[in-house]
Amino acid sequence: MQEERRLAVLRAIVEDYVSTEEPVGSKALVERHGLGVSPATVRNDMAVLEEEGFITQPHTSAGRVPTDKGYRLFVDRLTTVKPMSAAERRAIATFLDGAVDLDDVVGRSVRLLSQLTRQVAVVQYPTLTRSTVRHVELVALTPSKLLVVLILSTGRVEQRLVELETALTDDELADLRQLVNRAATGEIIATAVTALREAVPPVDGHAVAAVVDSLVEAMSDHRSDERVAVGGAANLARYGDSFDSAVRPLLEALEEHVILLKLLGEASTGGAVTVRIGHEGPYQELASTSVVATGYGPRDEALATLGIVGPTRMDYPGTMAAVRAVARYVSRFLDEG
Amino acid sequence: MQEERRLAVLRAIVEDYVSTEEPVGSKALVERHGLGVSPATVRNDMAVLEEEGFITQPHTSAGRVPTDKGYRLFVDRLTTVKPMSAAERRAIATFLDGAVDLDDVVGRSVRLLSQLTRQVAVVQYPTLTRSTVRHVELVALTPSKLLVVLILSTGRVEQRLVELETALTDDELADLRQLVNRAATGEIIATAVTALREAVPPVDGHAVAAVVDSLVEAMSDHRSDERVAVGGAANLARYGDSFDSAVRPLLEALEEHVILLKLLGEASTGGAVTVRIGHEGPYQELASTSVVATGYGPRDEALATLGIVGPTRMDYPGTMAAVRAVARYVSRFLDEG
DNA sequence: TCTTGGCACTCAGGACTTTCGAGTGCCAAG
DNA sequence: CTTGGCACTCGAAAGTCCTGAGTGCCAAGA
Repeated sequence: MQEERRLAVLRAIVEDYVSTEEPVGSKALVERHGLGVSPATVRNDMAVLEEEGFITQPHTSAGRVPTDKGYRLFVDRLTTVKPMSAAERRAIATFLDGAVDLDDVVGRSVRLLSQLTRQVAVVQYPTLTRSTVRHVELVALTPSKLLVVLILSTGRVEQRLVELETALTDDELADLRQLVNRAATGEIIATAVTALREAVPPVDGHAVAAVVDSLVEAMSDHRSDERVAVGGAANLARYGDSFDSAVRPLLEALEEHVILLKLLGEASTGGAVTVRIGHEGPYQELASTSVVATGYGPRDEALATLGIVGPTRMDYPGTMAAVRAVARYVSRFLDEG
Repeated sequence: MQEERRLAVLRAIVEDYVSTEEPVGSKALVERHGLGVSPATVRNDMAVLEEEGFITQPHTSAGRVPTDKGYRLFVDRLTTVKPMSAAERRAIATFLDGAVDLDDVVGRSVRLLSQLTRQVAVVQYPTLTRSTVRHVELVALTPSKLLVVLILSTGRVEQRLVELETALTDDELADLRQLVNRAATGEIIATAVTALREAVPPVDGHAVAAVVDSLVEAMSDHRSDERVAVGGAANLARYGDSFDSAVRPLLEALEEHVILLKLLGEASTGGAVTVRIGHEGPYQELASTSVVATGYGPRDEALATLGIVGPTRMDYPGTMAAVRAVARYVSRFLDEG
């Protein structure tokens, strides 16, 4: 009951902060959203939310601002992807219509996506060289240290060392080896990633999750020679404040396509739109940016990924909807071609 | 005599302002450059220079800053392109060495140029207009689906997909391939088009006609899809001040390749390095940016242009030297390839 | 005629202070 | 658990003062 309202407060804070770009206080909150309670009550809720780490205040006696953790909760539980309007769909369709070749499709997609979201859009070119997974080997160096070896059909081998929090028995190891191989062997990289993610429910801290993570990472490393298209960099001009801290590293990342691929790569699960918020990624410098991405490809095979990069303070529902919609249309387009 | 010193003063102002990024006053000027006269004398000269529109003061009682007209004079009369050092030359050579194809050459050039100048670099892909047809390849994807590949002497490749109304046998395909290549190979685009048209009488609906149509389209389309590569956008972060007024429009221009082509296009005279300063171009929004560009291509034919875009307050001699050097090396590289 | 030292004047920018008000935390009563 | 009241905090905006780099002009000197 109070719990529910507290979440409503968090949602309201996120929405307000995203639209106004200013810390939001208790009074403004009850006015702009019909919360039906007094500011004092909201303040109590805020205190709890801050205690739990979902919001923070830039300085004493200013409004509250969502933390990365707050955005995460918002994205995971407080929002459903709202469908695009019919007009928007038509716009997407006509925008992509008339594309003559693959380059053109990618080019149009990246422009479309950046215009819809008013963010920097990134579209990975569909993989043409489809190397497949030949075998995954797991070697226990010590009970809690695992060597993960990924062998690809091209003959290339990637290795990763994984530290486990809990030790694995030989039997468990064998099971895991079988599970992983069954999911990945014979698949092209992109689908292997999806299959792994699906086969292994992400349980935090569990050994299996750690292994899968390292595998996925090794796979996305392997794709480093793939190409990406970037568009909408002009939207960076809207960042306004926090220029040096946010825009500069982002501009650099945009030129380093390898980094972009990694950012997107984390998100290549099929179907759903993945969101990486702020510090959640491996790049310190991009702590104040989020990535919204999803896989795309004909017949729901995730051949490649597309998405946007923007400030953590962004309109997640709208952005996610746009990313999903574009991915769908591009996929359908590739299906027909 | 005094005229001469006045120009020396202008040169000193430009050099100081470029390096310090701050308005320069009479006292600092005589100290940093051995002008051999008193500040008062310099002030008199400055008054004249301001009268003539070469410099201006941001506000009363601050130092002077060069105007566009001042930069223009500086570039035209007060500077000679200083040669690159041997080390720099070697760096350029090794940087470009090992490029595998045209895309690679362009990609390396744009990175090289942006790193040398610490500005945003723009490299136009060699134009089709003057290039000749090296080879035409026809690949049957299905009996009625044909991939037409046009390979040009510049290394550029154009592809078109052709749907045939009537299927072709392998023999017919071989014949057609030979026919087309005999007509077009070695010819300049323009003559290749006519040769093809003559060699293949246009019979409506026939497969051969469809193939030729797509070839001709690929060849004559060149105007619309002249491509450019952009690099070093991260250098925009150094703009610091004047963010909204300068960076935003520039970011927008960088996405609009047509605009970039126009900017470069003005500069495609052979040999010399062309400089457009501030307002001199057609784009109001880019009034505080300059373009330094030159043509490049094998055997001094200007196949395309390359250059950089940066703030009017830039190191013109160094930048011009870098642009010229890169253009030379790329040209030589294309010559050998 | 050009150069130079002297001198009064200007004014942006930094340092400092004051004020204002949005917003908070806490408490006692409902 | 909610709410009104109240004292408190502190960043941002506005105001004030001051400094010093830099100027323009003038009269004397070369």
